[in-house]
Amino acid sequence: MLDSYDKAIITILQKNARITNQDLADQVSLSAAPCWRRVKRLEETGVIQHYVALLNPAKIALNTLAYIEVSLTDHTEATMSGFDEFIDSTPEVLECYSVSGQYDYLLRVLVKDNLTLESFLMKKLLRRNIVKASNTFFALNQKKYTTQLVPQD
Amino acid sequence: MLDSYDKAIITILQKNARITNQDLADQVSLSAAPCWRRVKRLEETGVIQHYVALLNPAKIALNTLAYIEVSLTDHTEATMSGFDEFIDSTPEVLECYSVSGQYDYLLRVLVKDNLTLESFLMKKLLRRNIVKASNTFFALNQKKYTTQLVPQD
DNA sequence: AACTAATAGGAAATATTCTTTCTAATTATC
DNA sequence: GATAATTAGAAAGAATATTTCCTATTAGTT
Repeated sequence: MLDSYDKAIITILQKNARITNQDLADQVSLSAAPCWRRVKRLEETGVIQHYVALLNPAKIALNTLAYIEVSLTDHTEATMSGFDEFIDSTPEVLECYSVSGQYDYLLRVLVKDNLTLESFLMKKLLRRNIVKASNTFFALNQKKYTTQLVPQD
Repeated sequence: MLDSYDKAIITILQKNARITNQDLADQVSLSAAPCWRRVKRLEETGVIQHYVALLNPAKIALNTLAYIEVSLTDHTEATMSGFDEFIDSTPEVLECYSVSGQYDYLLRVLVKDNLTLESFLMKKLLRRNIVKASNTFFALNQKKYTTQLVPQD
């Protein structure tokens, strides 16, 4: 499905989404036109979902990253959709997964500071009586963070 | 530090890093030149770290996402740097945090399938006798994933 | 293997966008 | 309220994206 040109292209675009088409073409040893067509095709087929700017959280006063495991009080429609609505509408929750194991969900939460995390937990999450149990771990240090995916096959 | 123009600019660039400068300028109600200068300043001051293409993992045969909690056998220099080297050199590990709580680290790992995760664990991680204990939870469903940060203050 | 069809690459022209420069306006400071 | 510093805007020039047309390569069929 993806040949070696495509793989080279997505490897580079995952590092620099704003590279010029000519530079990209040079790096993958194609001329500009076919390189451009391949990028368009990768976009159209959904391999490339979108292009984003990644910010430095500390520079916008977001210094506390935490993972929060959560179990719901029950699994009725009302509880589930209330939780969904909470997740969707809360910008502090960057990621949410339903997970195997003891808890129902794992949340990745980024807030200003530890105090803000406490009030996030108490006011926004636990006060809804949607959550039966939760467990928070703070990310003390980010050792690695990348969005770079390496294609398989 | 960031005024409302800057906030508007980063909000938009976090959604679409490849918007044209003129379109961006229109959306934030500036003319092209000052908008462009603000973007450059946001890049130079490190608020914008870089621009990346985000891929659809399923489209490149990456279907199993797991979080793995890990504790090291000890905290000697050799063990720590061996672990660092493993994290850095392993593309399946997208994120790694040192965390509070029962374990030392939390890893976000993306691989082809469950079988591949098992062999990742057994061959790459546990065989190094660097890890004392680990606990894996599979992400059964991704309910939310965003890189969009909302500036505080 | 030769023919054909389909797919993909390349050169070059055109359209669009970026980037700089210069000037005017706004904001902050004393 | 005057002055300095900062920021916005218009417009020209430079760079880049995108299309078009043509050629080459690949894949499938007989």
